[in-house]
Amino acid sequence: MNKSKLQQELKQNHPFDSAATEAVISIHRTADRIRARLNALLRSFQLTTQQYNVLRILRGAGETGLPTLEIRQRMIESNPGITRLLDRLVTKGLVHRQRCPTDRRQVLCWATPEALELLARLDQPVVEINRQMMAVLDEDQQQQLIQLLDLVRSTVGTV
Amino acid sequence: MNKSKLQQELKQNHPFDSAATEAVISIHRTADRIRARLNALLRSFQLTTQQYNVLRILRGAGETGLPTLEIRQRMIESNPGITRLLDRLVTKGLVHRQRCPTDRRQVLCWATPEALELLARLDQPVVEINRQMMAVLDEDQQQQLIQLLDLVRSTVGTV
DNA sequence: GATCAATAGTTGACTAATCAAGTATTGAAT
DNA sequence: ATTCAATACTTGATTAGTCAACTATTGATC
Repeated sequence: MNKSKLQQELKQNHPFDSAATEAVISIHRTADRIRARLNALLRSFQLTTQQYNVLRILRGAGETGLPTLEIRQRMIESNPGITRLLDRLVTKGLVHRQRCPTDRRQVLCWATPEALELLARLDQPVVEINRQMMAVLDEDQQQQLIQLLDLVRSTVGTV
Repeated sequence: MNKSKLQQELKQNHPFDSAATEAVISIHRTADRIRARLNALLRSFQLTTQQYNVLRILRGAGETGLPTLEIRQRMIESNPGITRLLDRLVTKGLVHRQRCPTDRRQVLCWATPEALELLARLDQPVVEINRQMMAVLDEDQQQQLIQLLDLVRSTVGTV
């Protein structure tokens, strides 16, 4: 009886009940390993993956800035604690906040020049890590993976 | 210019620098959505995904139990706070702990009968959720996804 | 049998995430 | 003009995660 690779990794003796379950666990496990790798890099810059994600979103938004909850929506991983995450980035001098003049409910956020500098130093290493981690897959396989995951996400929300 | 689905989800205006980067972000985003779905179910049982994962591992280990750090190794997502995670499960009456008689450094852990009952009630719903979330993919595509992720994990550790 | 590195886990201090309940502002409908 | 629901956060209380330093035990070497 051949054990799947994932089964071996988790030292499980029972096979998965279905390919669906194995796929789900596989996605989690892979995401965790990838996150750990990025974390190792960001750690030397005193950033968490969430903080890094926010800064990249703000860089993308440019001069106009973004309201708090819009940032939350654009984040890769959902984050109910966005206000305090931004608090910490403000404390670090990486984010600037100001109440929106036209809609005073909103608080607009921008990446500071310091943040942009930090991001610039991270760009190449991050691209390189991603490239290395995906280097086992050829271009076709990478596209396949992206498409399969697109499909999965298209239904998860509706289930 | 066609934006990728992921780009649309994240409301990004710039294309990804490479398929590798899109694949990496895609994995994170998908894992997050799937975790949210499982969370919604576990929440009504007052369990976190990590706690649920530990209980399943202990159920799999059966009568012989498992030492603390062995549990950590088998977890889907790495967890440095395993001791306190177990503390909470002990408080809830779901885990029983005892120092190992043959190697007094180790602490063996077991799922309690209450935990086994709880897990039994969760089995069907969890299988069903996984099935539903992966139902957009046919059996071949599910196997493809599993294999692609296997490949990715096989290198991530070595990068 | 004494020393010493390795293993297994715990603890303390700190940071971060979660949830529910709250405030301020806006826009729409009387 | 006034009420009322909706939006956009913010706050407090609680729980969980992280990191480094520590204790206890074991196994190996001299």
